Amino acid sequence: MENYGEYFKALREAKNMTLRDVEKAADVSNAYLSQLESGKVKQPSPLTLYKLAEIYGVSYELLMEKVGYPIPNKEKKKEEAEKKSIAYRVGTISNDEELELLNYLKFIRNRKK
Amino acid sequence: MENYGEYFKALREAKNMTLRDVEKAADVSNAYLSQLESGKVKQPSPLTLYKLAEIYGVSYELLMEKVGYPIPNKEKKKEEAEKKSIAYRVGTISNDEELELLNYLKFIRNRKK
DNA sequence: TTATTTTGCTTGATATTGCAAGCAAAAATA
DNA sequence: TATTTTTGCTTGCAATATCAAGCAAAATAA
Repeated sequence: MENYGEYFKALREAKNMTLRDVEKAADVSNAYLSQLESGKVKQPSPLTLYKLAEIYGVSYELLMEKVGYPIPNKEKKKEEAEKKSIAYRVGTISNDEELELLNYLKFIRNRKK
Repeated sequence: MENYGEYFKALREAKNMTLRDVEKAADVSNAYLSQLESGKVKQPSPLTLYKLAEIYGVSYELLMEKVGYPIPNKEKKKEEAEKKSIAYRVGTISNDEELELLNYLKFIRNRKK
């Protein structure tokens, strides 16, 4: 995102907080927050983003993405999503159910020969 | 991790790469890499960590953790790991197998009543 | 062995993070 | 209305990230 300063400002105003409110909550100076919101900051540290994410109720990863940091597993997330798809479609599975499924899978895998 | 410099050095040596090899591959100066490995760097940028992770074949998140950055979803990751556990234990599943498993699950879930 | 290249490292230099202190306009209080 | 407080902002300042240039030891080639 090019001008993410406005975005941070919007987040803060959505929470009806002043720069000094956030300063206290996040332990980040109002001076720096002001600079951040007016686009004078390039790459705020992950820790700063983490604290702001908590306060503003958005995900840490989202803020990482906004400021242009690489975010973990952007690729792998999809592979994992595929692998997980069975589990997700199936919902929560009890231990007993899992055991039966594994046995059944073994069965169908041996069935052919 | 306190002294993660040695860790980066070990990663590089494990790949039998010189500082200048990594410099070329990651587009990070050998000067900086040397400082990183001798503990003179506190918080290398996420982008730098990302590039090194790729080259050294470790996860971006691991390196983030090593240098002390907060890492995303430290909680959720475990829930996900649990949900994924079935899929992982089962290995890759073909579409046919999945269909059969889902049907079988429906069967065992209706069996009781 | 001598010359060349490679390698790790140090040393300024520049850019950026994040802060403390302070300032002026706006808001709240007296 | 006059005074106090709040709020957003600017401005140095110290610390850090990162680099280009260069240097000396080690490795390689001649």
